[in-house]
Amino acid sequence: MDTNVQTITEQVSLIASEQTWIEGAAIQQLKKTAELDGMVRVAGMPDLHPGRGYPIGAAFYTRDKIYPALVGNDIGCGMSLWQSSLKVSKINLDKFAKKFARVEAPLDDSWCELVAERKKEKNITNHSFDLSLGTIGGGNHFTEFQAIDQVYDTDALSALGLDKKQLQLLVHSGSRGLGQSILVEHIRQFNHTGLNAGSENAQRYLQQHDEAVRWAELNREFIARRFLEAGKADGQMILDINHNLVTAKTLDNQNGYLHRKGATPSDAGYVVIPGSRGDYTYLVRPLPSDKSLYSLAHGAGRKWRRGECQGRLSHKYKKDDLYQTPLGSRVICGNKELLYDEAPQAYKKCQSVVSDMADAGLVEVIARLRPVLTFKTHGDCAG
DNA sequence: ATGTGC
Repeated sequence: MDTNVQTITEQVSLIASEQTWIEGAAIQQLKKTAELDGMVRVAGMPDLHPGRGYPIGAAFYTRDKIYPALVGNDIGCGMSLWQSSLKVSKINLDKFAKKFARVEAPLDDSWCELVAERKKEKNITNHSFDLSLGTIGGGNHFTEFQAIDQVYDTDALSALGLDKKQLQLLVHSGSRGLGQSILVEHIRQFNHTGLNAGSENAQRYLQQHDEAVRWAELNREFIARRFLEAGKADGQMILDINHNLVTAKTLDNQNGYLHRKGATPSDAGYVVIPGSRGDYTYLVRPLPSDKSLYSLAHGAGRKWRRGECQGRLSHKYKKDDLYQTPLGSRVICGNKELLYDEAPQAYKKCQSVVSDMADAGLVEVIARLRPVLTFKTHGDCAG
């Protein structure tokens, strides 16, 4: 018996302990998705929650079919961890928080040369969404400064070049309007029907998809660079991992396609599993395994649906109560909806999600990071 | 999720 690997049906498995709460609707979506033509196996992660038709926090393995709708609109969305040159001990939160007034506008002319150079290096030929490059976007996207709070594997931390004294920067964003435009065009032409692998249409989608993945990577890079510049710091990228994408993958000596929707690859080196803005982020070493379709949770996972959070929180918490967290961190969020929808209370405890995976033999925890400053948006009251 | 809907 595999610990924390639940068998829902012959095709569908769920990585979670019996104690981990997962919404029934998400399990139903998982089972429904397993019925798609060409679907071989489906694996839910411990952060599984309902999405629009398809669940979030899951990996889907197909043979002969590609489903753009399973990847969704935010193609290439992921997490990027940078180490800044700033010392945690030197940070004055009041002063520091004021430095990020101009990080939401399109990148100004001073970035023009570097943008052109990096786009060329990453073979990005699409220019329609240049104004969004270097911007976080909405929803659950964020930029967060963090401090390494606990170290469980000193050697691994050093091997990654991480120094406990330095302030870290975590960026969660994706391909913005570019990924959206690719999905919208696909749905217009084919609705939710899968594409035949190897067909001209599939090849065209994959080509657009791959460019959106590279665009999303570059977006996170420029978000990190502009936040570092605003904070008067340097920095270097430690890791970058995509959790919304489809890739070719050989399983059981057969070729197929692994779709990940809010599922972090476990076959691409070290990754971070971020908690909500009031919770810890975990740096882990994935142990690649077929039982989770080479995937992991991409975060703590929603407990409450978007839109229902304000109603559940507003009687108990005033807006001002949500600008700081029990871990001592600050939140910059000028948008009322996002303030409530992304509140820590709306998410599960990240520790439980990570221990579900650790007990399943899918990860080893390297370090724990605590939030220092979470940036969402200045919203209407910018400045 | 969305150079975001009425």
